[in-house]
Amino acid sequence: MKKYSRQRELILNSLRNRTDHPTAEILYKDLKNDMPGIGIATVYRNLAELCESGSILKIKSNTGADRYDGKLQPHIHFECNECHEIYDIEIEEMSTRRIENEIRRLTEDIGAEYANSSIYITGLCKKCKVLVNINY
Amino acid sequence: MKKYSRQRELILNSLRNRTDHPTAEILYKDLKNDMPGIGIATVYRNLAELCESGSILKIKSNTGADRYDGKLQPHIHFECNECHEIYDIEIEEMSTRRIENEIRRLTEDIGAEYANSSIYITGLCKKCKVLVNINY
DNA sequence: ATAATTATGATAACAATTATCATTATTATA
DNA sequence: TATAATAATGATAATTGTTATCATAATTAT
Repeated sequence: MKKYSRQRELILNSLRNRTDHPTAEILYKDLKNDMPGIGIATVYRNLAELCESGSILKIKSNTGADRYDGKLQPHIHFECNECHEIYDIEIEEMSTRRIENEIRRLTEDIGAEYANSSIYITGLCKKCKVLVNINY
Repeated sequence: MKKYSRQRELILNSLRNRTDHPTAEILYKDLKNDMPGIGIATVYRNLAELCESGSILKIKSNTGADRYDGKLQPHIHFECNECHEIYDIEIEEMSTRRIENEIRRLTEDIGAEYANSSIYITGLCKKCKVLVNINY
């Protein structure tokens, strides 16, 4: 049976209160401010659990460690190929529904049961676009 | 200057001739049949290069090692949460264009330059759906 | 044919994550 | 409320996937 833990609650709240997409390591270092004794294994363990229960999202970045996202409203992730920052792209209710429906339909077409989907975009972010133009 | 290599050619052709999404390790073991002396580092190196040049795709699975895909026609990946197999979902020319346009538009909305995008779906595949129903 | 350069293969090094296990915190029960 | 049962923690070892190093081999240029 699953038991409450102060650590898990802290991890979830912390992730909900930030708008970036920290790695386990980054989150861990920040959490130490509130709970100095917390261990990195506990962070990984709870992040995995929170993902399973659907309370948070895991983002598989193209570079380095996995990132985590406490925002559940449907949105799209954009990773900059230059600075590797991940940005949120908001989508309007209408687009969301339209895309989701399309994706659900396609999933059912292969006889599978839909659980989740994500759209991942890569390219050059606004900032890096400018920098690249200066350097060349 | 980039030089030809038998190994790179083999890796690319091999990936083009299969319809699954092997990890570097799986591919490496299979390649040993054709070229027993090939090294795992060579496989990783060339997979990275082929990705950069846009000749193949890298798939960041939710579990385990990255997977590679030699198919360049636009399609969607579906990962089963049970057996973790990755299936291709074909999309019609029309849907492709519609979704791509939407995604490009959203990317430009945040001032970024679009390079690539992928749609990743998770759920229960046809086979595992049946098995789960038997067991419970 | 020889020189210059890039790619290879073996393996060491590394980064991210998971497993282990004794201790602690939480929940159930007497 | 005390005690038992069980799940979670934190330290750290172990593992996994991948990249770096470097001497040697293959490819291309002269």
